[in-house]
Order: sequence, then C-alpha cells, then structure tokens
Amino acid sequence: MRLTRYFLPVLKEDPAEAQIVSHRYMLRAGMIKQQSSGIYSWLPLGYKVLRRIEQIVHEEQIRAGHIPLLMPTLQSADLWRESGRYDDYGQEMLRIKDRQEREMLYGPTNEEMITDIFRSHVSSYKDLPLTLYHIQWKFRDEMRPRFGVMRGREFLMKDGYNFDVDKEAALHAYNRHMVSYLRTYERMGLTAIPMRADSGPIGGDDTHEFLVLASTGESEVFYDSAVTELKLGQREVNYDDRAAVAAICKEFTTLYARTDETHKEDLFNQIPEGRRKVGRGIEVGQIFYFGTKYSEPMKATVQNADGSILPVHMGSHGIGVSRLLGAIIEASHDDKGIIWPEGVTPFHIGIVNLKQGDAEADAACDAIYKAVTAIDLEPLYDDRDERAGGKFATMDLIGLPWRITVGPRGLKNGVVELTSRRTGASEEMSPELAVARLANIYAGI
RNA sequence: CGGAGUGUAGCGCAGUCUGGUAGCGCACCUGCUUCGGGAGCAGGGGGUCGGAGGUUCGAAUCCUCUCACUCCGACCA
Repeated sequence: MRLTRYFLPVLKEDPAEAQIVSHRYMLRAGMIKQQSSGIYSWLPLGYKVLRRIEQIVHEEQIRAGHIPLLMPTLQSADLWRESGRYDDYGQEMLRIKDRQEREMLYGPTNEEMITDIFRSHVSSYKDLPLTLYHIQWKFRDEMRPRFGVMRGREFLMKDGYNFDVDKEAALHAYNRHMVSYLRTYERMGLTAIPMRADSGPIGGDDTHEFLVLASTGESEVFYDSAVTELKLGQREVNYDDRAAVAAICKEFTTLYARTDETHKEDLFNQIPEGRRKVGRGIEVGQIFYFGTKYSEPMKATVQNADGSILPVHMGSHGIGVSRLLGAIIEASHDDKGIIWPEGVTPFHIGIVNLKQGDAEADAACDAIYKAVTAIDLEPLYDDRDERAGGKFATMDLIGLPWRITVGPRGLKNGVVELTSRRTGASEEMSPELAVARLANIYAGI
C-alpha cells in the first residue's frame, strides 16, 4: 500500500479524552474513531490489525478441532427466558423492541442460542464431542465504558461452546481451550497467564481467566514470577490426547497465579519471596466449565449408548478480540508509539523514501515494494512528499516492526537501511539482502 | 448509579468571572526557499461557540431546561 493512496488520519497531538497509552495511540495512529460512548468505528489501520488477530484466533481454534459458525447479534428474549437469564442479566443487556413489539436483545453472549442450535440438531452421543464457536460483535451496556476498546460497550469476541457426554470429556474440552488459547496469545506476542477466577454471571465450577500483565490493567494479580517464563513455543500438540493436553494445562496452572477475586494470602506466602509478585493485568480471555447449567433447563440432551437420555456437559470459552488490540499496545509500545509484534502487525514492513521525486530513490523504493510483495509480505510505502522527520515519526507511531529507509546518500553506496522498531537498531545493506532478511524474519509467523 | 468535570474550526486550547458580534498553535490550500528525525517566510480557506428557550439595544459570555462526552468509584471479555 502506498501511503498517498491510503486512509491514515494520524494525529500529532494527544486527544484529550484518552487516558491510557493504548487508547491514545489507537486514536493518534488513526486506528479507531469513537462514535458514541464505548462504541468505535474501526478505521483502515485498526481494522487491519483486528482482522489479523481474528485470523490467528480462527487458525488456533480450527487447529484444536473447534468448528466455526456465525450467530446473529440480535436475539429473541424468549430464548433467554428459558434459561432464566432474561431477568437475571440486568441493565447490562441492551433490550430492544421490534415493530411488532416483540422483545429482542443485542446479544451480550450466546450460550442460549448455541444451546438452541445444538438441541435442534443433535440427539445422539455419537455426535459428541462437539465444539462450536464464532467471532461476533457483542453488546454489553457497561455502567462505565472506558479505556477505548479495552472496555467498550460494543466489542468483538470469540466465544466457543463445547458439548460433551460427561464431565470428564467436558474437562478435556476445557483443557483443549486452555492450550489453544496459550498458543493464540503467544502468536500475538503476548504473555497471557491463566489464573484461577470467579465464575460471575455465566455460572460454573471451573474457570480460568487469561491475564496480560500491564500496569493499566483493571485486575489486581498475584503470581509467582516463574509463571511468566513458561512458554508453549513450537511444540506439537495432539489435541485429541487427553493426557498430553492435561499435562500442558498442569504445567501452566501449577505455579501460583490468581486475581484478587480468588487470591489466598497463605498460599501466596509459600512462594519464595524473591518470586512473589503483585501487579495488574488485563483480562483477555476466560474459559468455563459449567456442566448442565444450560442444557438442563433448555433440554439439550443426547441419548446414550445404554438408551438413557442425558443432558450434555457444556463449557464456554471467550477471547476478547477487540480488547486484544488494546492489550497488545499496552504490552508493547514506547514513547514514540506502538510496537507491533510481527504476528499482528498491520503491515509487515514500512518503506520510507527520504527523497520523494528523486528518480533513483523512487525507483529503489518501487523495486523493494515489488520484491517484498512478491514474497507475500505487505509493505506500507510512505511516498508522501514529506520531510524525513515526519515520515519517521509516522512510522514510529503506527509501529510497524521493520522499516526500510531509502535515501540518495545510501543509494550512492548501493545500500538501504533496515531498522527494527523494537530495538531501534539500524543496519545498512543492499536492498536484496534487506528483502531476504525480512523473508527470514517472517518465515513461520 | 453516586461523586467531579468538559462541550468554542479536523486536533489541542484561550476567550466566559467583568455581555459589544470569535482568537492562538497544529493540521489543510497556494507560492517560494528548504529537505537523513515532526522546516522557514508570505498569502489563504474553514467555526449557527453542543441544542432549545429566556433576559438584553446586543449573548460564546447571564438565567432555565436539555443532550453528549470525560474522569474517580462499585460491576465485566
């Protein structure tokens, strides 16, 4: 993409309403525009990152054997009366009437609807296990929206639901989600720690929240610092192997890590003192096992091999997709702007032409653009007739992890500069080598 | 929902107390000079001062009502 043909409304100054760094940078980098309290338009750059994050979530869910579908944002109140949550959910639920005076609601979550789909089509234990998920906009009429997309009223969430024949099978689904989530967050350059949590209005027995450590997080967290060293890495996971999946969960949940909701001072004090940490975290996902809480009232049952009719065991599993943008920026930025991890960056490489209109510089940029595109990387070429300082400032703000700088001075010696946004380190090399280096950097991401 | 604030040009703000018909910086447009970390000079465009009503010869400014947004707190992906 050439910047002169793109839509990137960057701001030089901080918008007054933005208090935390991710919100400020998302506004300044032209990623979002607020339309109403807690409701945002996603401008092209923000939308691009949102789609990349969504894509990673899809890939990891499908890898774990979970099946995507799409349910509507608007739901019928009757469905929620069946589970008893129409009255329980309270003011957070946006209730709407259609022209026939039918009571509708903008879905804050989809347990009822997915259960309805399940019971309409599944009646045998042979169809289990089954995990369905979607990535869809949700609406929760928060008392107090804040921090940009971190606590919006309208937000994009991945929510998945497992249906299993018994508790043991459902807990395997729970574990499968935990592992797939760990991989999902790692691919986004995040360290998200699973922490034992409270179940809240969703209800349930077993639940973990995934928290990204950040000083601006809304939750207070207590943890053993060794937990931040754990990495799933590139290891192969067989998601059908119950023991193997459970072993990974054990590895990631044995060390002490809890939010203030479940914190136990005596257990915390057993951690060696140097590793005892108190901090703040951003919740980016949560997994629940809730048994037959919905399947019983809503009659989602299967017939078992012995002929008996059993309510299915369920769980629900969520990732705050739009919130992740904020969380990633909170975890990865400096005083100049965002620093995107390679896995989610909106463009793989920024090309800065220091002397727009100079035949040699223009030609070199065009050649790099073509070469990068040819290896399936997406460049953003700043071809504006701007001074160097302005171009660098824009690139730093929007946070592309790699930049190639092209100027007449370097071209005289046949070199361009390859610069890491994260470290600031620059290296001179031929354009061909720079492109090869990029191919290498992005291989496997 | 309780408490505290703010609405003036795309963004950041001054002007409001003490009424006299709107200004600054950035951004934008034109020209010239500049050009490796947010340039300089000159010229220019853009605002029913959140909305409605009222007081007044006259309202961004005073009064009443209203809407929106932000921050702190209790709840949540």
